[in-house]
Amino acid sequence: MTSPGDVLDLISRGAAETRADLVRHTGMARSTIGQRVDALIEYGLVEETTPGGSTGGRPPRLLRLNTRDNCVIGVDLGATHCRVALMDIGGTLLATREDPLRIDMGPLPVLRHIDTRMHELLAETGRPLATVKAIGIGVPGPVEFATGRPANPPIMPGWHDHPIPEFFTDRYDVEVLVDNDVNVLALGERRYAHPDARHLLFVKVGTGIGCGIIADGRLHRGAQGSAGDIGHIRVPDAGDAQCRCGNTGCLEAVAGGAALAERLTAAGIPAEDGRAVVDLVNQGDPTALRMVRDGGRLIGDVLAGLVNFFNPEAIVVGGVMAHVHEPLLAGMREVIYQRSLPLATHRLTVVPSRSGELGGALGAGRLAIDRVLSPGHIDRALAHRPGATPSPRPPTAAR
Amino acid sequence: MTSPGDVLDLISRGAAETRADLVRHTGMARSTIGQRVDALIEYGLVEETTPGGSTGGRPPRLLRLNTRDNCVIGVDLGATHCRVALMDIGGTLLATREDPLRIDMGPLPVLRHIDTRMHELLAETGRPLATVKAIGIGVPGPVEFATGRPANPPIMPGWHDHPIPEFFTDRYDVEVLVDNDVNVLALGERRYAHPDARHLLFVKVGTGIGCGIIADGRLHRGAQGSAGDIGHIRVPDAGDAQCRCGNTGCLEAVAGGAALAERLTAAGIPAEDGRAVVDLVNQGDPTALRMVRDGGRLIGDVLAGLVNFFNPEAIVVGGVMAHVHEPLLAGMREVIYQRSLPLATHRLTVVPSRSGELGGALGAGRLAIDRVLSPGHIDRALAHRPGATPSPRPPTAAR
DNA sequence: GAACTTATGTCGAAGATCGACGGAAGTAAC
DNA sequence: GTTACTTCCGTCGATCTTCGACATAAGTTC
Repeated sequence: MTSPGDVLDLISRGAAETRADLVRHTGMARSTIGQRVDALIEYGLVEETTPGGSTGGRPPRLLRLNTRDNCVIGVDLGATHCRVALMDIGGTLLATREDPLRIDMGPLPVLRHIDTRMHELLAETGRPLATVKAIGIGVPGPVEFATGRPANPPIMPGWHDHPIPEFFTDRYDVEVLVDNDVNVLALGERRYAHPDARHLLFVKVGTGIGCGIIADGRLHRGAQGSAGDIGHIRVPDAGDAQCRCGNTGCLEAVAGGAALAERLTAAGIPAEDGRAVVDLVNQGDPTALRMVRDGGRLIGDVLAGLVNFFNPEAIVVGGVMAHVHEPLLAGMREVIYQRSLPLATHRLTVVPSRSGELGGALGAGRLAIDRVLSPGHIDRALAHRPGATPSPRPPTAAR
Repeated sequence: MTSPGDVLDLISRGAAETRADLVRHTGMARSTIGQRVDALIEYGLVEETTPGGSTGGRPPRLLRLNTRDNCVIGVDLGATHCRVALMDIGGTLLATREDPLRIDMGPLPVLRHIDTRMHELLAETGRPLATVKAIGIGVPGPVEFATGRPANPPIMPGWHDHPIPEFFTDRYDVEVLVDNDVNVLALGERRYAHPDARHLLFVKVGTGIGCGIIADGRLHRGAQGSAGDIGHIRVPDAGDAQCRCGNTGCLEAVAGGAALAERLTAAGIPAEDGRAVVDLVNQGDPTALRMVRDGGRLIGDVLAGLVNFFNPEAIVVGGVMAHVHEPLLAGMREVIYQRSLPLATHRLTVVPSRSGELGGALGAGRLAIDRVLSPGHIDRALAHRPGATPSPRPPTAAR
């Protein structure tokens, strides 16, 4: 009923620190728990620390994830930057490095860059390569998650159908997970800031606008993996603004960072991109401020509909434009709470992302950690480990 | 690794008809499969039929669900009608009955009516009461699914927080599941018409407009159980039509059956409600036809956004207005395929519901069947059945 | 330091699962 | 019609898993 993986899950979530805790949570026999814990320790994912404080009896032997011998790499690939983070499987950031890097150089130079950085970070922190159990990568475009291949990504020329995982699995004994950057952000935000949220939307407002969807605690990728593409939803008050997608009135065309910069420039205040708009707001420019707030209202209009449809308990806003989250979220909240149904907004929270610049890399690392710690993964690893069942069936094979 | 419930699942889905099939599908030992099947037969959910045709060797003993001794009740409650259906656990409709019934009479008269009809249907088909294993009920309002209590339903006065399941569980040994009518329709449609669809939207266009969401094969109910309420999403071209919810520009206020009837009446063609509009279209009235098509476009506008967001593989349209699905779906498709992203519409199908008038009751019955056949349910039932573990622990209890 | 509390390891018994064996029940060929 | 072959299924002992009871460890409280 309860597998070794579930035991690990309780330990990793901090729900159980001792064998006795595990017994209480799982209802399994002490002996069974002891055996499972031994297996996990032998396998190297769990370790014992110093005895804990007594509560009137023998002090328990505290258990925790073996963060010394198990780490992951999280990679955040953007159009023009690459951040690589080394994390242990407890989710602690050990070292990170960001470089400008044009993703349109194509797969091989970019992947080699990641490989180099990974080795540097390992060397810095004195961790052997073999401690890297998985690599998570967030990319700015649609990906077929199961195979880790980008699917006609508009801003990643040369990457279509490139088998990203193979680059690493051919060289090292690791698992590699590739996903859309917004999905990765949603995953990270949920883990680090909203661990109890079962239904969450992560809205990234950068040059474009995208959305990561967590439904019932798991990422919703949709039938073709294109779910969350809210940037091209038509907005009621958008007028006929032309969008790069060919349609008019898209959310992205009126409320994305690039659109705001254009409009600001047209209004006589030169702004190159979303970041420039952010800077202007921070400098107190009233026109930029109003524009960001209006953009928030437009995004809020779309989100109000999605709140009715999806009924999330939290909306988290990230991306470059969230650096000025006061006006942005004010505009969004204003429309959402007015337009959505009371039942749906009753316990809804609309908050800025807490993960900052590191969000993408941390989320990608979390994707990798989740894989390493997933019950199914552990059960398989433990079942196939040498010595488990010393192959008592040569007779079958012989005949 | 594979539980008795999984064995039942394979049988109920038609994926395995013989013990040998089960061995091939599960990879388990013949002896284990035999033991599990015996347990399921003894428990009464599975039975053996006549030997099947030989394929060159001993003919297999065919297995199937024991539909004779296991049935469920599906109930479709509307504002002014009540349909009760008796189905076996294979999903076959055995008998059904519809009556006009005002749901605003309050819980007790309505539930007593259902109880009476249930007994009549059982008598008609000669099935004992004890063969009813579960009851599924779809109601026209929001429900807290876990407890089966309506949550401030607007058109069900007196039902708020009423514990519907208790009415039946106090009298009989059954499980009772209560859900929103649109959710129930979505569930039924998926099972009967789109068994392979993992992500599906069921759009009900009646007096109002609602949507049942199937995400990754399971119903998405959202944080407060209000997911799918798309009737009050703002539509770009809706103008300032006043909606009963207090806002303006809601989809329901411009494209629902009631709204179409009003507008048709205002145009000089009297129509009392959505059904009257349908009748007019069927009589060839060009104004009504145009209005339905325009309504389809408006709904399509909202759905185009949801397709981008959710990326379903199928949209199924039901409800009264779907009786004239040619113009309705034409309008919807026109906008969806124009506005949504190519990747998301590539394999998207937009089709009318196939379940007709019986859809609600069949879906509610399916909800009940799914519970009866759910792996977890079976595993528990088999573990607790008398004789499984003949209580080998009097010593513990004695001390 | 005796009594009590809490935590953990050990061990035999019961249960679950497996592979091997053999019998059952057809078809195909002579 | 009898022999060979194929497929299906039940039985049985061996093995692995899980459990509960017992024993032990290591603290606190008085």
